[in-house]
Amino acid sequence: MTDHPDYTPTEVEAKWRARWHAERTNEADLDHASRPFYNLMMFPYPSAEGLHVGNLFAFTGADVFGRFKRMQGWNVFQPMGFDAFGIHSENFAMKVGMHPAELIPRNIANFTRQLTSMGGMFAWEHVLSTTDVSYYKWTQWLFLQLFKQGLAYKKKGSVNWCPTDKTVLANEQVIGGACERCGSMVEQRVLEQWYFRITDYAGRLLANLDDKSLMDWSESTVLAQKNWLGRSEGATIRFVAGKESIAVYTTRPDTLFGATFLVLAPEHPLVEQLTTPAERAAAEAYRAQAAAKDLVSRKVGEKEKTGVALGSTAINPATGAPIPIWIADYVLMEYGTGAIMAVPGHDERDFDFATKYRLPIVRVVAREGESADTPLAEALADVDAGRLVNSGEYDNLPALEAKRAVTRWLESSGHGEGKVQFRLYDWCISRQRYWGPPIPIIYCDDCGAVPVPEEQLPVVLPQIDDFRPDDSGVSPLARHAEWYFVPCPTCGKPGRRETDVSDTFLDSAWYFLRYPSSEFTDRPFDPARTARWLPVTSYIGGNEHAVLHLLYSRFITMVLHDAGMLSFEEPFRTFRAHGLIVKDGAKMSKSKGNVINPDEYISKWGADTFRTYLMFLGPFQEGGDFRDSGISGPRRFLDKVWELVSQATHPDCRDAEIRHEVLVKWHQTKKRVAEELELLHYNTAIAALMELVNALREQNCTEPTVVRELVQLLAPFAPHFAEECWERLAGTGSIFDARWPTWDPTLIIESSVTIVAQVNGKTRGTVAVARDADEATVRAAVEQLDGITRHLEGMTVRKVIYVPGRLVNFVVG
RNA sequence: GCGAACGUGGCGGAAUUGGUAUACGCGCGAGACUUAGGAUCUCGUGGGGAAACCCGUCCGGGUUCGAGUCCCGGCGUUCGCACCA
Repeated sequence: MTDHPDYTPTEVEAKWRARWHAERTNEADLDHASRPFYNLMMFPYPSAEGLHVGNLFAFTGADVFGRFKRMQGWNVFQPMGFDAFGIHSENFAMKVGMHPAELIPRNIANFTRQLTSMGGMFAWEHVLSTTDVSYYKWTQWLFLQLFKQGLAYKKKGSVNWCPTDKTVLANEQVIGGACERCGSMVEQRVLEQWYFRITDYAGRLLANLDDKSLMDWSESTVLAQKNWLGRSEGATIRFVAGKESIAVYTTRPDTLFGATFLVLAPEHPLVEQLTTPAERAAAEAYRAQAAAKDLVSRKVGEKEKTGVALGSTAINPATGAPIPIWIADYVLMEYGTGAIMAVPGHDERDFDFATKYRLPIVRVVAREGESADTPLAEALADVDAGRLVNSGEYDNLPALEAKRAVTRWLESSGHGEGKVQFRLYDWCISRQRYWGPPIPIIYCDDCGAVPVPEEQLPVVLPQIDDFRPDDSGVSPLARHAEWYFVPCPTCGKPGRRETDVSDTFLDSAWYFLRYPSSEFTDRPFDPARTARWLPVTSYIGGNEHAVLHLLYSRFITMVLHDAGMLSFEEPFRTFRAHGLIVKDGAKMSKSKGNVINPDEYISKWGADTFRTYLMFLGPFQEGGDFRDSGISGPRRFLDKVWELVSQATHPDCRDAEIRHEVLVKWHQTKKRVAEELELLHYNTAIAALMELVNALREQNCTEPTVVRELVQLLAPFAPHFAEECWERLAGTGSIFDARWPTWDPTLIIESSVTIVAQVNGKTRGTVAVARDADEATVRAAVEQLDGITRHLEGMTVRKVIYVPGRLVNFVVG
């Protein structure tokens, strides 16, 4: 670290943090702002480890943007909060033998300290935690709104169950079929769970993604959402099997003539009726085996397919032929109808299955040069591949056309109909856990599932010392008799509370609505506040939430819009995904021991240096590589600026005239930094500032006007530092209330330009000419160059390419 | 397997519409000031060559006066999704 500039970050940063707090610099006037700008970043889960660099990188990037927008004259509202419910907290609490209700406030206090020390422009008076009763009361209210609209319903669903820990596991906690914590094999359990009908909104959720007037999002995020929604077009086809009718969904109705067997998911409701007595035992055994598998390995494609025949047959409506019915766990109950028509000739999975169990494989599509009889060595699955064969009247039609033709026939003959299918499934919000908002439902023997009346909210999560889940599969809340047994709100007879809590994703699906209205206790979000501040102007966050969090937030917003409570249906006007930080080329992880503790860096280098380094180490939207050795660069840079500021406050600092080169660089930098900040190109914005500083030092320029504006451009990155410099340079008020410097477009143009001289495209020299020199002048200057004359000697110039202001290229032969 | 992004010095990374490749920073080398320096300042820093020049943006082709950038074919890395019919 440097000795001679007396810049001591600790003092400067403490001073300005105190000043901001005292003068309420970071608060926005939520009721009167004329140019509201809602700058949102993804609120963190307050872990016991504290903020990691990844958080800090993301928050700094978003903070830089918010500060920049404020300096441009926007009224920026930049809130922060904590996503503190969930399995993660609960597991950690169990591990350290504490109660989450005790642990979380500690963690939040630590996070708050860290977020303050990084110098974020947070509107702390609107801080929220999803675990506060004043917050989750409204999460429960939200559930009731969905319930009222018929968008919340109960059905049986499978969960991963660890028999040792006696708890439900998320899919990510199951590693290779075993519990990530104790290693015992995970089982599947079927429980009644609450679901939200997000699938009703699939079409809108998809369509809006392409509507630029509603949402301007990172391309990668839009794509991830589209893939998740997974729209496909095909047909539902009904196969008759004795008294039963089996519906299947297919994207390839054109291959109907090639359907040589049907496959149902093992848990399909018709399995029982379709099993012949001879096959009963085998079918039962197979179902039991499939049911015992954990959800993860059931779904992760195992190469070897298995299944059993049920003994009965169905009629292929196109050929009239009877085809056997099988069950196999490669068919999933959750997708489509839970049953497929198997076309082994044109589907890879069906091909594998048919090969293994010696089922007939029929070719119904032929490519150029193939005939109806050409044997298939593998499935030919490409729709665009060719024309139909072995398909009666559809022979010779291109497959794509046949798809429409067969669908029309299905509809006219009553065997099926065209169908748009989404991959998206309904959102299961039940968690058989303790640490979450209780789902506000009361069960009554007479009235069924009764919603808790809104005026009785909140359903407070009771303090239970032993919050560990037990073997019963019901939440520990059921053991708290006083809480559990309540009268039915409808009839008054004894009832029981729902003991599941809701998914953490529900907490975070509406937090952005709460922030501006966080002080209202009688409403989740105030209409006037909401009208002024929403939808969110800018949202910056990680792509790990590209799908679930962002999709759920959009869904909830749409539901509230449809209920007439919000005027908009898309919550985030712009969304930008930031990149990931790695350390010395490798992902950071506890096991590798390369996790960075930001506190150490902040106390050693100062928050401003650390922020500047984080923003400089790579493109914000791509992330970058954290290296200890790199931090000294930004620190030296701040020291140099500090020195310039010291010089610019001396009585004789004024330059009689600012040199032209400096003038141009100065105005170019103002323009460039503003443009780069707008695009979140922070690393290049900082590089531009470094260039300006280098130029000022080379030219011995200490002109206060220039230095003051330099400090302004730097302010979003190094806020405490900039405030201090601003004060020393006699700026009034906070630097963040001073307007962003403007540039003079006539001054960003240099008076002379460098022309590249080429022969056959190879650079042979350069020459500086006046910017407005005409072609003849430029050519004459270029022809004087040694490198050019040497290469033109004895050659015939066939052509001269002249690009004004750039180059002259002689094409010779 | 499918989808997407990317591949540039010793390292992190820059390069408007195709127009001086390597900005900015780290590191490294030499020098200055110093009792000292892991501080600071100055100069240098892609490879080869005395020079003229030649070679250089993962590899191989192509388009063009000119390609890091565009097209085709490989190889590699990373990130999503993953038996979705």
